[in-house]
Amino acid sequence: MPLDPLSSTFAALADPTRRAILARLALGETSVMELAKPFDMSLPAISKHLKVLEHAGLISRGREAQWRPCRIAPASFKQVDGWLGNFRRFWDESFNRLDGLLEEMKAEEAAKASPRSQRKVRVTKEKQRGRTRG
Amino acid sequence: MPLDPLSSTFAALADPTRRAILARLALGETSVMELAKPFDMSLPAISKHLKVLEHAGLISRGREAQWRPCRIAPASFKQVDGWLGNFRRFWDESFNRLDGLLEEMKAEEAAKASPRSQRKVRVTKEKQRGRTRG
DNA sequence: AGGTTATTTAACCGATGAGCTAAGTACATG
DNA sequence: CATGTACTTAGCTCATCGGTTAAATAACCT
Repeated sequence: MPLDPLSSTFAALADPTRRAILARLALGETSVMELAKPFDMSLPAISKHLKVLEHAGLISRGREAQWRPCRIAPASFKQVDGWLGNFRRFWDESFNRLDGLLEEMKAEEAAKASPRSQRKVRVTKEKQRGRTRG
Repeated sequence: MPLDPLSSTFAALADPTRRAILARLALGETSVMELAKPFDMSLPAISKHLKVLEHAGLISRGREAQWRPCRIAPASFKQVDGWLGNFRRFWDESFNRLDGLLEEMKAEEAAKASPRSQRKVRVTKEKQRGRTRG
């Protein structure tokens, strides 16, 4: 039973070896041998990790003679970022300011549209903002 | 043997039930019973999931009489976002533009400082995100 | 063809993870 | 104190995961 894409992506990211591999690939495409070097681990183990990363959509692999160069694949990263976005307001102060601004603008717009505006209290969370980030 | 924080956080996020719980908590603090309702699963199973989420730093729990209200805890989300930031340039176009701009500026700065300067690393470490929501 | 290099597959092992049921704990109230 | 409500812990099962070694595949190079 295959997991949903987001689950397999998160599962792939849950291993420090695999994250280290991704960090290396962020510097540029490279071979399996090269990727394996920093690790005190057999080659098949690395091969398995790469399979997991590929299946999670975090890397893609080409073919050049006997090498299988690996590189970062953006899609799954983007998907993770998108999911994380649902929670950004919980920690990102500048996001909160933007969110507040958008809400204000929306409220004004609504007020203009219908003078007898009944405000729906869909205000998400606490209103404490006034902090400034450094 | 405890995993590093990022690993346990990603591992916690790799389960769809747990992500659904987090999505529910994004709407506001609530009890275990309330959280369990949508799932066709025993209460102990939910309890375990919550333990995993708490240990991963994704939620925190209070005590009110016999209830243990759960709420989102920002820190681990932020850490995941931070890690993801190392790869943002691979998919975020506006980030790329900003990145390019910063590099240009840096290059100019360097050129001014020492005419024969060698440039080496990219500037991915900055907390810049050219995100536009909508 | 035969050998070297790069990488994967197969078969196995111990540990962890997600689910269950049954029993235990903590608090509230009749 | 007894009962009910809200949860957690204990103990089990079964599947998956991360690692191993040994063997297989694939492409290049005499």
